[in-house]
Amino acid sequence: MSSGYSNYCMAKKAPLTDATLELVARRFAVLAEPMRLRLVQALFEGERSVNELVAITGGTQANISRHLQTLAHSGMLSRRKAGLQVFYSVSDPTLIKLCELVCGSIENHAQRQVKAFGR
Amino acid sequence: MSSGYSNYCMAKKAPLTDATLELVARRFAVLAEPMRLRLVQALFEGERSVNELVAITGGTQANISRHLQTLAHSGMLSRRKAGLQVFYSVSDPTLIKLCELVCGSIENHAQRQVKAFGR
DNA sequence: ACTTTATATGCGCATATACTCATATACTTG
DNA sequence: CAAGTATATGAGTATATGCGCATATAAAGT
Repeated sequence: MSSGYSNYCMAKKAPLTDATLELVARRFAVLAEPMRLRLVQALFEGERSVNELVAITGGTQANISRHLQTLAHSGMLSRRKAGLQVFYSVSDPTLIKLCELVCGSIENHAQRQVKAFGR
Repeated sequence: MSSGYSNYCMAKKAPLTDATLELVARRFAVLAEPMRLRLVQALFEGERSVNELVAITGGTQANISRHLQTLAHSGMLSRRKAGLQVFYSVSDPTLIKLCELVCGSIENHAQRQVKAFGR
């Protein structure tokens, strides 16, 4: 039981180097902001321009632009310039699964809390 | 093409509420620290006491204890007290998949950068 | 009861980063 | 070239948080 899990990268024999852990942490940090999640959520429906995203999210233009930079820089979004406008779209296919997993995990945690409360 | 993805929770018709986005963000934030990832990685091999984790990670006792609190509070780890010692173990089965996904995503991103550099 | 051992926590500091405001840059049109 | 529009960015501020130090709490042994 204590021999643990079989796994591709995190639980392999060789532990991840400091630099790799830093990269993984940074990637998680990108998704650790509600506004960026809101943007990602909006972009799951398809490509959007910055102004559209400003309208959808209700954020300021400067702030949205910065968040989009962060997301694009991390490789999660791709950028397409067309005239005056810049269109962003989801480029990382794992993004959805990631969000699904976390959502499910949260539900699970919440339900366990409810159960623990009930008895 | 722009009709987008089919999905359980993030890309559903109804957008997530602010409170839910906050929860998801917080969950990602828990994994956004290298030291916490190191702890999780160590715990993938099985249950460990705080002192063992201090030895494995090379961190200070106070710092490790705090990080373990954070991880346990979020529901990712579970806590078992036995005499003087406290044993932590991974309680969230999605943790590994989450880390796998991100690792794969990073590799992918890195490879794309290499390719873009090559031409 | 006192000491030792294992873990948790209050406090202060340093740093990171999200946000706003103003302005710069890039592109289009008259 | 001037004006207008869409996006990006520099500066300043406020908040959050990771870390170290010291200490508190809890459990076990003498």
